[in-house]
Amino acid sequence: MTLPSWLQRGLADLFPDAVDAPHQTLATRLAVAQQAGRPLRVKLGIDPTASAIHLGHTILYRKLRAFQEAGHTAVVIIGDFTAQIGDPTDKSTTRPQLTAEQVEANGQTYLDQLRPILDFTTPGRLEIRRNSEWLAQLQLPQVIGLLGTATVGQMLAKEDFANRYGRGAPIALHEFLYPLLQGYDSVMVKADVELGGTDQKFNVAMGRDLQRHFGQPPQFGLLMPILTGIDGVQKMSKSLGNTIALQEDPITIYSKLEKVADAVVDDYITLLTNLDPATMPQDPRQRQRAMALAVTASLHGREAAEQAQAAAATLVMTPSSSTANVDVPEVNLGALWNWSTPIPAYQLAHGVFKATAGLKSTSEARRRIQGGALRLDGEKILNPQAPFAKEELDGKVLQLGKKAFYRLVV
RNA sequence: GGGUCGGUGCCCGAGUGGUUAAUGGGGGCGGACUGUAAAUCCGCUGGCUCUGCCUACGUUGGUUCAAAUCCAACCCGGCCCA
Repeated sequence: MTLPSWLQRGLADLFPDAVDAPHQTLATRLAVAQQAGRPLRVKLGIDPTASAIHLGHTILYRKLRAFQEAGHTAVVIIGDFTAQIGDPTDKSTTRPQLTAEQVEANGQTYLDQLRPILDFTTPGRLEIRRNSEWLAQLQLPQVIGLLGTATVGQMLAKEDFANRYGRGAPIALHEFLYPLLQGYDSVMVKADVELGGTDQKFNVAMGRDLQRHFGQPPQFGLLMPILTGIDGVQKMSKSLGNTIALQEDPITIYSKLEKVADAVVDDYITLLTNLDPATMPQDPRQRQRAMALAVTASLHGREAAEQAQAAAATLVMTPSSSTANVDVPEVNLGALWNWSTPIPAYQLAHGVFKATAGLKSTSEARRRIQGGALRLDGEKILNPQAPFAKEELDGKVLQLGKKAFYRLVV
């Protein structure tokens, strides 16, 4: 028995997958479920400590969607309970304790962003649960029971723990509880399959152990690769600043994708689109553009993606030509200042780009301008103090570096 | 709890009383170049109402004209012992 191609696409790992025990394979479980007319329950946990989803996360949601399309039930678990405990591991970067309200808000924002990816409407295809439902009820004897199912040796076999232990970094005791609680989630939702990144192997395996412990058929672990960030080197992660977030506008998304390192273009095609790599252009530049277009389209639709591609080409390739009919996001200057006096260039750049392009301070704005990063309708502005009145800015495109553009509107 | 070593900017890591906003490397960002890539070269990399002012070397207080550097207490971590 073989697995359908939609399921195999991009897979990093699937376990158990014993060739000598065919009755224990996912293909068998799929077949049995189909015969019984029962959809599989496919679990995916999300951590609501932050609210922005980036492309790396979407790999898992896309796979989850594929299961939905095949008629199975997606069980999305919002880890609201675990998020509130917080992770005190890295004391230097004291992570603020999240309140129940913040966690709930994050979870909600998360779900909103998932709307274009998951099927929220077909009955029986999506189940959203919060793990506080059952974790908040646990009594100490039950917790001790959970702890009793694993050993310190097992925990120290986990790569992350092993590394930290090995180099003398602190490991808080309750961190050992996280894999157990995540595994317990699998028990509570009776998962047939758990999706996760390859870094989740240990936790997913723990779920199998616990399900067996509680007399359930153990889930299958289906692991997807961790997406490499746009730098082409490290994993995509907000803290590394190499992400593309779903909330970004189409031009920004397209521009970033178009600049992604060559080494990862094929990974992006496999993991973020449904295209057949064999049919894509062979020329590296064309292949990259085709990938960027397809991924942007998957998030914002074909039309918006094509507009973004055209806009990016005009803005970057012919920076001083007319920008009049290029479609870029607008920013309303009237909302930022009252314009009783002209605004110096550094204030202008800071005000326009602080939210989106990471211009964190006016000092940084000054530096970037002095470094030649700021253009107005293609003209470099090098003097941070250069004053601008709103009349002379109306309708022009302000550009910072090669990835951030706004049309100024009064 | 005892002993011991340690806590510096995004990260690593110099610096043991005075040109120290703090050497160097990594990472990041920008410019040139290019395929909007890579490689290479150059610049930037605490904040502000910026020829100046403010805040910074675990925390608080102290010594001193002057402290990341000396003293005290406290907080946090590694290792050894319990």
